[in-house]
Amino acid sequence: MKTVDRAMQLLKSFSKEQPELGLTAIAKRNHFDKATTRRLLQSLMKHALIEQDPLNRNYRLGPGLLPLAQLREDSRPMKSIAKTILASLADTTGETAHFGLLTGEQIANISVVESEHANRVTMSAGEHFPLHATSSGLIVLAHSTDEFVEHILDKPKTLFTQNTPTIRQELATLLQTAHNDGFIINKGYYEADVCSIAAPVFDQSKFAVGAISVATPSTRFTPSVRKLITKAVITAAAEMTTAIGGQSNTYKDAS
Amino acid sequence: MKTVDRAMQLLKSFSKEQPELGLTAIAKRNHFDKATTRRLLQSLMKHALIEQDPLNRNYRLGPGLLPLAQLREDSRPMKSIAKTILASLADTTGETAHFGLLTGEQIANISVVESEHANRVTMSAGEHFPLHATSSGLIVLAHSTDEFVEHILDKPKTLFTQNTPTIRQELATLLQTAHNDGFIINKGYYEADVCSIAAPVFDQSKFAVGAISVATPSTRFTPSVRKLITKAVITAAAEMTTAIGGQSNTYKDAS
DNA sequence: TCTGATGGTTCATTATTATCACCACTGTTT
DNA sequence: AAACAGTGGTGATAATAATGAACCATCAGA
Repeated sequence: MKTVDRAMQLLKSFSKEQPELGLTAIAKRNHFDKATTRRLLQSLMKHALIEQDPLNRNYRLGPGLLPLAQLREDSRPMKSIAKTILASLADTTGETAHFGLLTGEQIANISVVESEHANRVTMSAGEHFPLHATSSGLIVLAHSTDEFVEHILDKPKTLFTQNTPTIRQELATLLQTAHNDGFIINKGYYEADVCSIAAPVFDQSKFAVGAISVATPSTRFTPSVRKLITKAVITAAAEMTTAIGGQSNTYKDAS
Repeated sequence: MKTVDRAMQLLKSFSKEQPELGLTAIAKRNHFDKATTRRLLQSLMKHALIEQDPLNRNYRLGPGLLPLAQLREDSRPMKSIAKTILASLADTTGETAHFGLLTGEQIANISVVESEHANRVTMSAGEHFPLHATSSGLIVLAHSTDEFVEHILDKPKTLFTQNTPTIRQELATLLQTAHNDGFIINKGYYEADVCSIAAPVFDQSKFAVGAISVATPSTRFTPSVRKLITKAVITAAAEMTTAIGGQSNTYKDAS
């Protein structure tokens, strides 16, 4: 259903930094024709998933998303559950903790609880992150279907910092060890001075749907801290998994 | 964009009562072919707007909606604003107050603050209501484009109670007076023993995007209460309009 | 084992969607 | 003010994508 894919892609064109965009901007971003883009937007507008500013004619996400998200959260709470788990995780580690979800080919940040430190890693719910350069993304990949992993590995990778793993072989071994360990450590892959540790969260399928992770400024990332965080993150992720009725993948059975 | 419309329609197949449905159930509900339905669902699943339960294979709204809704609420808060306005409205009227939004051809309940009374009207965020049988729906219609009103009036109307207005002429006059008054009173149109009063909320366009309304058990709906609620609802709706940066339609200019 | 449900799949037919060239408008530069 | 380079928006035809009837596979109950 190519048309639906395109429509979904449009919905993901917006970000915290660019909550509204012009027609041609959206078309360019997604490599769609202007006319096509407009028709898609019109359709989405009819259902209030997109809204057009009557003044500057820019497009933005629409209010129709609210009732849908509400319905989802009512039947299968996730955000609210994550919040409590993250709160205790942030408390025991003293660092920023967040829960991200696999959405298409990105990790969508569902909720965050920030560290108490003045110097802390900040991020906000709703943000999207790349799979190959974040601990959350990598640990999810490490527990995904082979086809999906192949598909992602085949794409060209953005080099965010000097450390970002972009070579196929390099990523493959990272994923292999991450799969076996049940967690992964990101040492400045996405932002040079940020380290993070993530562990996978599962639903009823045996593949990861998201990850819980803790991020720290690299200056505070000492071995003892690393050990503490690793343990806490793994526990929190397991809690989250059971809380949403998921089944954790035992790491013994090499799938 | 017929295909997109169909996909959106699928998203609206779910409700609080039926948060998950089987393939054939969804197909039947929307009068789609089973194969078509499945393809649409697959596409939506790829983007996590729909999720399939791996056990019983039922479909439900997916977690991908959460980050989208979050992004929307971050850039243009609505739910949070509504909450505070509704709280004071519920307080001054002593009855259940809610904010509903025009979504396609229904009113989606964005947020509610319930009355303190033991005997009160209850509803929950995420619910959807018909346009022709609720005060919110009618007042929105009364401030919509003529084409949209025609389109809605042309459809067959469900008779929810003895009082539900279903005849075209009857509805037309209701809308006319509602448009002039800037509010409308629902006397058991949707549920026999519930009355409600609604006033329109506008965004930058001159057409209503939603409504604020207060609902009471009909036993408490005395003339004095009616007067109090009417005034409070109109004020609250105007507040909401300005809070979301909207421009209220002055009722003088008969459009 | 038969029946009637379900979910899921296939492929020829058909209808929808993409594209390009165009218009109207706005603000800027020459 | 004239030409220009941006916008957002539109419509007709060419090219593509979606449809749906018939098809399995599986399960539950009779």
